[in-house]
Amino acid sequence: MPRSSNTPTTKAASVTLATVAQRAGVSPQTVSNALNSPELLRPETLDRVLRTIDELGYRPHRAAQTLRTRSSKLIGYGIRPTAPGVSAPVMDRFLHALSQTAAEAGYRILLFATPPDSAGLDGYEELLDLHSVDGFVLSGTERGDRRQAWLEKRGVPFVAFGRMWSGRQIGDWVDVDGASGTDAAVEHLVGLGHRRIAFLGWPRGSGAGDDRAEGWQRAMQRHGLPVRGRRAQSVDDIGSAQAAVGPLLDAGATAVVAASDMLALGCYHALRERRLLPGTDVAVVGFDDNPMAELLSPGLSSIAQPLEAVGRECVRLLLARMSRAGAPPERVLLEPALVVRDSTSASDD
Amino acid sequence: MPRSSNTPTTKAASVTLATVAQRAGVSPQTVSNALNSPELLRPETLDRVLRTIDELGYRPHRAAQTLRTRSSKLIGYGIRPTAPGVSAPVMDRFLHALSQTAAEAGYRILLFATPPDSAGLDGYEELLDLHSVDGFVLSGTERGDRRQAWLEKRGVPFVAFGRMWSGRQIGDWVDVDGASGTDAAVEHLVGLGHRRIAFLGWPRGSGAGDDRAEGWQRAMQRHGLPVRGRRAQSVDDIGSAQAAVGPLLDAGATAVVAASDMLALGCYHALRERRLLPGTDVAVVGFDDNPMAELLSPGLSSIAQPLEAVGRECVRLLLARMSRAGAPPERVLLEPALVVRDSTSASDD
DNA sequence: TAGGGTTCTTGGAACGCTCCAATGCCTGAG
DNA sequence: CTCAGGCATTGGAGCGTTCCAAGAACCCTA
Repeated sequence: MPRSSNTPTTKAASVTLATVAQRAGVSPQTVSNALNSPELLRPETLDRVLRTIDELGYRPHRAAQTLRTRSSKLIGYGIRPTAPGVSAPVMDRFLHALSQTAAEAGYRILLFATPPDSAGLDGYEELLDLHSVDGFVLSGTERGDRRQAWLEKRGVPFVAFGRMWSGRQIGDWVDVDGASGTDAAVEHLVGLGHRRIAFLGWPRGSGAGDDRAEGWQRAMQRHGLPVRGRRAQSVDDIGSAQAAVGPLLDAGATAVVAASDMLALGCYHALRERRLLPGTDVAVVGFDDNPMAELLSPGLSSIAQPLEAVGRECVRLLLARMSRAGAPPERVLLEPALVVRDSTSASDD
Repeated sequence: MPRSSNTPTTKAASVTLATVAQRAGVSPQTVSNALNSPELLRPETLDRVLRTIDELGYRPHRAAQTLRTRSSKLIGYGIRPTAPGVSAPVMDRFLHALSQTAAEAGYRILLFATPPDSAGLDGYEELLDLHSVDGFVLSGTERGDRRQAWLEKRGVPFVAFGRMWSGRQIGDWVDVDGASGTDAAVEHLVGLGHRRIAFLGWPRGSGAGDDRAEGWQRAMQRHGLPVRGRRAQSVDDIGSAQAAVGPLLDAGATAVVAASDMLALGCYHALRERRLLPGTDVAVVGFDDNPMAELLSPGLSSIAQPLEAVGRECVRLLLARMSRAGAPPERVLLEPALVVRDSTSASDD
């Protein structure tokens, strides 16, 4: 008994191309064409086939398509074990944007966990020839990261979230302009009347960290402000940060730009230790706009990364790369945005 | 020219079952058996085949397997748009555990974004017959969630992170015993000498919230402590929490158990407003152990959910469900752990 | 040595789709 | 009226795997 039409119901057992073809009175190939190359069909036929597809609730079987076309419409994304303290919420927003944008283009994100101890490339290889993923999105790129070279050698499309900080530039990437963020922070502080603006960064050698330091430095120099003696460094840990920022405060800094919210929080603690109030006595700016930033008191001004945009751009570049393989690499640098809160109120410098 | 053996090199173009079979001098079917039903082969043959597989670096093609077996070894996981402020880091740790455990069993996680506005079921349906996912992991379950019933009706294996708070219990789930957590918090506070212990919860009606309230209440009653006038409620927002907890503090509470870290933070603010110190003057306990908890000063005692364990259990239950379809549902309730920090130091009640 | 039961191995088909080449149909020119 | 030529559609094969049933080799017993 034919199912009642016009209801794109759940398919009973399995509606295949052949089912549709039979019902529409055409050959299976024609149904395939209706979906993949509609311009080949006479409008009349096309319409009839599409209507039948709709009636039967037909959906092409991805595994069969993959087997035939050698393309899975899957994008691999390796999640690394969360380094505690590092921006976990970051990944969440990013992943969502990634997944959503990919879905709009008919792609899905296939997750794979990089075991904590592995060199990391096995996982990629496995995903590649097991699941025939069409490409990868990399994140958490580091200095001396071997993944880009490895993927390029194999001719696998990929996009990295995070530029390459050393060596030859390989492949497409999307990144956030950290220097521009800290530059804007200095600009903001100068506008509030600050002149003795310190920078609390990570130890030199981390790409992102040096980038953020550079933005502070150039903005300072642009305003003719001295940078000597106004800079300290600490690992991304609250205790160390608290200790490291001390000398800067004691040397009379009225504002601190930090390379991360964690470091900024170290400043808060160092200030409390000295019976000073963040925002009132000394301005503080963080980086990453961790959700906690707005919960602190006073709320921490911070530089927010446009994670949704990064996710979208990653997918866009990846799709572009997949469609025209040999094209010159494309690189996108996105602007972060300074979110002003109470930790940078008017200066009483 | 035969490739140099004993090096599980990357496969040249595509090594298939047939390649291996020819090289090992057996039929394709025998190679398949070597992998799927090794007990059928004579040890000698098995060994030879396996060695050949190794030499050639052969990997079965998942799409072909999926097409034939109708099982993709894929587990679907729908990520919802992150409600800001809500436990984003939660998802990160959970996802990682999920992905890792699944990988160990030869499964992978296929992400799909639930568009913010959708009813939510289309995505599941699509994943189901497009990618032939073998099952789903649900999270962010809500009162009146229709997903469980929908999936069960279709006979699709699934596991939910979060029990069903209303209606008929459907399917397997893994959840964290919130009541046990708040109970333990009260126990801890009583041990420190507190007697006037208040509870700051969410508005009634949310399953998890009521559960957490109940743990506080039963522990109070067990110790013969009054609960009347010691309870307030607020939406999960820092300002509202601050306002809501005021009367409790003014009524002389010496400790507050909050249903979330956000609410606990509201307490911090309310205390500062009254020139009281959290931890010293009034003890505060949060829930979820958000990374920010240990960054606050004083560090916020909080109840940590065992997210890694939840992830592992979800996979375990799902695999079990897939293997023996009709079995009675299995439900796992995991114990959270109270993490003690400076916000609950010795009482000076 | 023949028979019967194991144990191991094989050939053929099928999963649902898309590629390729070839067919039928129609129109317009010779 | 016939035939070239373009367009719409079709048939057949094959992607790599596993299922099914049947075949070959083997060992033991009569």
